[in-house]
Amino acid sequence: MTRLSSHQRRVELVSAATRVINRQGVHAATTRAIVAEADMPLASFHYVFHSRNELIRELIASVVDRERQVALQTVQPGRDIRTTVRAALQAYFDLVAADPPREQAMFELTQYALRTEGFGDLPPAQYESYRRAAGDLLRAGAASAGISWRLPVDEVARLVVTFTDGLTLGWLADRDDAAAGRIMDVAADTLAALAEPEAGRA
Amino acid sequence: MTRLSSHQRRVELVSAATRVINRQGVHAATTRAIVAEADMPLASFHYVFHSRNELIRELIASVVDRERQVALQTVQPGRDIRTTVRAALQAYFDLVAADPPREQAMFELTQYALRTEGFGDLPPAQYESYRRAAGDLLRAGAASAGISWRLPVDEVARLVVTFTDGLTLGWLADRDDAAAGRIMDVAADTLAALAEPEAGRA
DNA sequence: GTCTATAAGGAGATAGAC
DNA sequence: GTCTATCTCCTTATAGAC
Repeated sequence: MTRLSSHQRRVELVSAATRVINRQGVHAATTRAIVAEADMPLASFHYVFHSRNELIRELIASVVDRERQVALQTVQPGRDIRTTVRAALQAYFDLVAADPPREQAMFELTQYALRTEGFGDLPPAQYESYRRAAGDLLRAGAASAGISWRLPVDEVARLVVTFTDGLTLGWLADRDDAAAGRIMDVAADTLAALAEPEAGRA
Repeated sequence: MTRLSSHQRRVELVSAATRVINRQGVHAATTRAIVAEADMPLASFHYVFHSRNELIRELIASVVDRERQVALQTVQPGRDIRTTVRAALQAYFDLVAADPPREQAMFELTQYALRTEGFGDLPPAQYESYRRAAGDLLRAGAASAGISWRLPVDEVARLVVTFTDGLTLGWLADRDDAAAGRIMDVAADTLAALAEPEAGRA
């Protein structure tokens, strides 16, 4: 590796670590595995990161950001809210099914943070970020379907994340696509029942 | 340690490992930490277990069994189904809140199994067990409230597990009791909406 | 700035004395 | 049957040559 800026090395190591974690889990992401993935000597790691945990911390932030961006464009305009919600859930689920270890890694990172001294601020931020993404979708869906939510959007967003988390965990455990579909049906019904025709309160 | 049967040693080691995992997580349950907790010499471990993973495998089975038994007696007879369901969810939640690391460990064990060669059979069995416990509660609740479920009980049970998993993960991340309560309210409404007054199909 | 070589410690597993 | 002592490997982190 010739002449990379410190910042660029950090980015590449985080990216390499993310690939390792997605494939093999958090515990497999040793400094050695990370530098091998990045094709760097081991010492480069500690040249730009103070410790392994410093990288993991940066990684969680970057990965959560990407997770939010991914959850975009699933709202198709002009349909009724039940159909819109069901389609968005399916779009999310398809992402999970396309790369199950990656989604599992998101859970592992949360739990790693919960167990790690000094990482206590990360899980709340991670879930706040998920809810924000869900909230954006709910607002877009409401606008496109011409409804408003009978509960505060933040509260509906929390319900969405509850559904998707439970759905994902259950599916990761047994890979039952049909059962996941039925859960999404009920989830869509439940969420649609929280909508009302026009303007009530946003 | 003087004169314990092989079987008894296995039981004690599994029990010690469970305590370590509940307190500090799966990755902290090294053979050394486990034998220290059990107050045994290290060699005793490999005398009764072929490997660390053999113990973890036995541990997951035993822990899931206990989780099912714990979920009992939360059904109070004679109330309407919405109240019954809400109370059962609260009882579950209170267990989680009473010992958060223990509940986190259940997720960690699932994910450890998902990442471990030869452990692929455990997560489906674990979730099947959860659904069976939920199904038992749903049947008892239906009988006591004089309703029947409009969907197959197995399907409603999967929905319950989806709710409790999502609820638990979200709460572990941000410890927001009030928000968890609101999720349980919606979950109870959703489940109650799946009930019908008398005999339809069980 | 970069990397080789190594320190220092923790892991699972086992040999062999009692 | 039980346990001390040890083997071998892998970990994070660093010292110091280039």
